[in-house]
Amino acid sequence: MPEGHTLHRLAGELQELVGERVAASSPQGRFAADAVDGAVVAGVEAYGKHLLVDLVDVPGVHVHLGMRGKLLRFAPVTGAPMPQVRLRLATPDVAWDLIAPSTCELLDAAGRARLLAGLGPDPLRADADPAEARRRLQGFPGSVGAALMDQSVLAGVGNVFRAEILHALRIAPDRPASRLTDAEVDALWSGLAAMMGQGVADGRIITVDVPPGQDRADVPEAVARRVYKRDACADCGTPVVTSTLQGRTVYACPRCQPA
DNA sequence: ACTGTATGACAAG
DNA sequence: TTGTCCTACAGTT
Repeated sequence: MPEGHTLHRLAGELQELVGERVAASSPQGRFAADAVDGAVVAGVEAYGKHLLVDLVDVPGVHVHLGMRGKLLRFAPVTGAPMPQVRLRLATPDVAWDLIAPSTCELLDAAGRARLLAGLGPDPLRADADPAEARRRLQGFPGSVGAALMDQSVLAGVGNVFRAEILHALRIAPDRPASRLTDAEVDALWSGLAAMMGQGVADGRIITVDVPPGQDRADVPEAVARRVYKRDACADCGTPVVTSTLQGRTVYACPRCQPA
């Protein structure tokens, strides 16, 4: 489920490679792993949906999972990677296999700067500027639903978080972003920071209330969200309305989020 | 064993 | 707006 929370969680897990010399290989052959094979990992960071593995003395690796990408961890290392693995980064103790990413490329300092320049503030990053987020949201020339999906407005929000945060704040997706009140914009930022942060902690997106004592890991996927991919709104039971915006399905409750 | 669909983003037309 | 990447899984046959 690669929205921003997935990448930030992975970045946290990949800290185990920092300071380690890693063997790099590309069984699938579509990444020039020789260029980074044997390098020492200097740091791993997530910016929005992008993952940056910085290496000592050589360009870093830029990964974007796209819609289908996955990073799988094997510890101990049980054997050779599957043939479709784009990139394996491995130490003697652990292997990380990248499957089906939309991007896996070398990225030097200039490329990194160019990438980050195209991203809006990331609610999951401590160094993000909420005031900049407000400016970019209210300056967006379209609906708030479109704004939230634009990574140059906010980085890391995807289709699930869009649906759930707008529902949580009772904002209809087709409201013009320029007409959001200051209070709504601030609530979007802080609400996303909280919701996405919970996503990092859970390793998936759960927006329904979970009774104390119940393990969040036990919440079935089909009822983990309030409107996303639901037939009926989890809050009021009203049938969820779907529409299509720029090729993506938008979910909203017409009662909780009136136009 | 198939078919349809998906959390993303880009290029082409 | 559509096609593409070309995996994984849920649902259907």
